[in-house]
Amino acid sequence: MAKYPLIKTTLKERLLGGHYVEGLPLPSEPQLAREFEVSRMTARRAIDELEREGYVYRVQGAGTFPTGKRFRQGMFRVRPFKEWARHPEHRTVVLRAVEVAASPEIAAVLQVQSGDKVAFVHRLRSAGDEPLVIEKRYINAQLAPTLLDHNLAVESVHEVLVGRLGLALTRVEQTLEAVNLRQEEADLLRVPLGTAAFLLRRTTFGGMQRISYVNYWVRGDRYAFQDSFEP
Amino acid sequence: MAKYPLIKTTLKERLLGGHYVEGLPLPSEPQLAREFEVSRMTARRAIDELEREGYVYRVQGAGTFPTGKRFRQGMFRVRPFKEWARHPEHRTVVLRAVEVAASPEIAAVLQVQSGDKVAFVHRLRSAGDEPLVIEKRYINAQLAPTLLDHNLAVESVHEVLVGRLGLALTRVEQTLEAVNLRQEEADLLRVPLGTAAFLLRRTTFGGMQRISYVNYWVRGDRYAFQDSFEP
DNA sequence: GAGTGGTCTAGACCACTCG
DNA sequence: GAGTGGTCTAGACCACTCG
Repeated sequence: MAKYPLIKTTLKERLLGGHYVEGLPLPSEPQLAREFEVSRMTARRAIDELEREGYVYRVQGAGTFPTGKRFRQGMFRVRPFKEWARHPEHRTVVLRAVEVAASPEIAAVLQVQSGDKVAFVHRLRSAGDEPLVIEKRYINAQLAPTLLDHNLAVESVHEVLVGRLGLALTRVEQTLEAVNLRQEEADLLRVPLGTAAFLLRRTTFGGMQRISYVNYWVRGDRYAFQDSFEP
Repeated sequence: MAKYPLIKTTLKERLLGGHYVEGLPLPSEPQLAREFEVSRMTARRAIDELEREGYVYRVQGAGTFPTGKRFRQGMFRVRPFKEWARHPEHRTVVLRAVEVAASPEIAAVLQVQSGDKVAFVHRLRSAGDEPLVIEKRYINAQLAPTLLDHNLAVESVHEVLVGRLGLALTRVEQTLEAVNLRQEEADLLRVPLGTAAFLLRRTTFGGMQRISYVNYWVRGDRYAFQDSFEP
């Protein structure tokens, strides 16, 4: 078992618990190395990840500081598509739902062997006559062997995984990008080639296992994410 | 001058130039270390960043592989601009900072009278030589009369409003859109017309008063918003 | 079994911050 | 000048892949 994840978890707990004061530095890297009885490089590795996740920032010569709360966590809550599906005017069309062999990229994301069975679901969501969202999803088939027996035009994948297959989803990681639509996506969404869209990539975890990886292309001209918070 | 950025740049050029074949591994870490005459840890550091930026993925025991184009992504984290400003490679250029009369649209957003004085700040943020973010900000000049006396290439507007002018910021409302850049913005960011970008619109409140309204255009090819949560 | 990436050590020198 | 983070070295052992 590696040492740096424990250091990272411990520091994260302290940061979230307010053990470190905003504006004041954390213990220095040599101090943390001594406390956790590791080399400085190993302590640094843990801090590297905390910095990348936005919990701390570093200033050479000055120290490592807690990041202000308002910026710490996801700025944008994305609404679950479960709500989407309930709206009477919203429709989902399943373009494809098959088992495929994992490409090396998908294997890396889901942490399975290249060539392992993966369930692939390709769907298009519309409001009224207007197509709005393309979904391409890959699910570890070993963890969800009967997923494709369900009617995915009506049921949400999340509902099937949790409600029917009894999987526990423990964590979600996602990134949001702004991209120009390529021909294939533009055609499906019936907009011009190159139209700006959101690309939301989401990985869903069950414990240490990666259950599902999904890409959503969301029309930029029809969708905006809203947020409000107290600083 | 550090060594790993050169290794990273060189490998990135090779990857984008197609020197490495999809499906086949790159040279191993010890090989790359020998080629660049560095230790293995330094070669790893360069590869770490390429992996994080989505150019390669690694499989323990097998090797490091070029990522298929579909999954390549720019992974710049969004940071508070205070931290941004402290980074030695990050620069802010003030393109314009003047008092103007509020247009009807700005007057509506800030809830002042059309024609009232509004401070307008137009800035460009860059990392190294690369322009990344355009900012156009409007501040209620009655609430922040001396804002423009400060050096806004160095100080953050937030710091001036709160730290110098003693304003209390009580709420933030924001929306995030995906847009195609128009000529003016594309020129500033040095990308082609129509490139996809995030448009972040933010209104900052002090009690019932609206203090500041800002639009950020953020290059979609270099930025991603990250989030992780427990469902 | 040879080779690969994953982790870790115990040092070292540097640029930078801060009182 | 003391302390900090940034970078780098030359090793080491491990788990894993693959022919």
